[in-house]
Amino acid sequence: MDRIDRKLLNLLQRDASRTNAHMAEEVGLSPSSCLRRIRRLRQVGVIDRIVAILNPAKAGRRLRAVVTVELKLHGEPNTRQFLELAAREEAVTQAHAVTGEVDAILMLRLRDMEEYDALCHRLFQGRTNVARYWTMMVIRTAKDETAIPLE
Amino acid sequence: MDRIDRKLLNLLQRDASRTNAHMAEEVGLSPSSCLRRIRRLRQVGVIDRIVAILNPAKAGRRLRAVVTVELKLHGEPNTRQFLELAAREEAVTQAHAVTGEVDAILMLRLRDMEEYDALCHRLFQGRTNVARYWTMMVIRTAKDETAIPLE
DNA sequence: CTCAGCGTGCAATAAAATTGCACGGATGCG
DNA sequence: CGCATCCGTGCAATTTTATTGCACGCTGAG
Repeated sequence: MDRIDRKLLNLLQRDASRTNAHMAEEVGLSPSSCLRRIRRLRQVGVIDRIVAILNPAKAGRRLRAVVTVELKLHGEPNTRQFLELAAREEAVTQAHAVTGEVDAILMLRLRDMEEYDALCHRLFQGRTNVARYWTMMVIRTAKDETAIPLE
Repeated sequence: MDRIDRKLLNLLQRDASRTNAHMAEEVGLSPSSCLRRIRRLRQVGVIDRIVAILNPAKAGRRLRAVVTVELKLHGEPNTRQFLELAAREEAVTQAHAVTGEVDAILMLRLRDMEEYDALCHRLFQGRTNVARYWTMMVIRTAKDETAIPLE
């Protein structure tokens, strides 16, 4: 992992749709060397995958929310069980166990409030292990990066 | 946006590195038609961009955290100013203004606690507009999707 | 029923990725 | 200090893939 690798990864994290020849030029390498480096980065797993990022509004998911969750029964097996339940929900894009005043945190992508309501019923009400939960609806997003900063 | 478009988008959201011919086969279309559909989806902006997703551990960012922030001065211009400050930080991957008990929420990708410490000093201490903040370190991630579910 | 419009498949063409090969700098060893 | 080895590189040939022009068929409107 030298300077050229990091440069390549930064390019790929912003736009992986460019041609190999184009990226080779950006980093000052021949197309073949560039290709071999990228292949190696995928091989060793630094690059996990290449994906398309959709426009949420145009994909019909305008609403975004963060929910912190306090469980009734804490501890490993209970937390795990809740997270697995949450992870099965389409609208849940991220599910984490966390330190702090709550046990878990969920990131949601919602079509509308109706979907939010239905999700709350399934995950937080009824016979679930949830003691309390706090919802923060996203008003405005100033930054939203999939890229991981490199040294 | 018909059933084939959604199928294509779902494929692309998981793996955009496949060849066009391969995806055409998956959705039951000829390569040319498939290509024209994908091009159209990019054209109209449903597909925002194609990016590489790195393995955080192998990229040297093992630590992940969520920070909720309460500001001293609330209201639009103050919130905006804080978010812009936060957005300039490399380690901040997401910065949102939210409803609820706090004003903003940040998602962090950290190398180590030293970086966390330094970030807190810059964003939360000194002459900033932050009244209080709560950090939730991610212990375990059960789900982490970039994909947006389609109808 | 007829016609226009749109999306499709096929085949040809253009572009891009991939590979084999030889060179050159860096490293380790005598 | 010189020599051999190894790794990454660039070039050119080859293979694979994307792209385009064109004609067909389905669908809906008149």
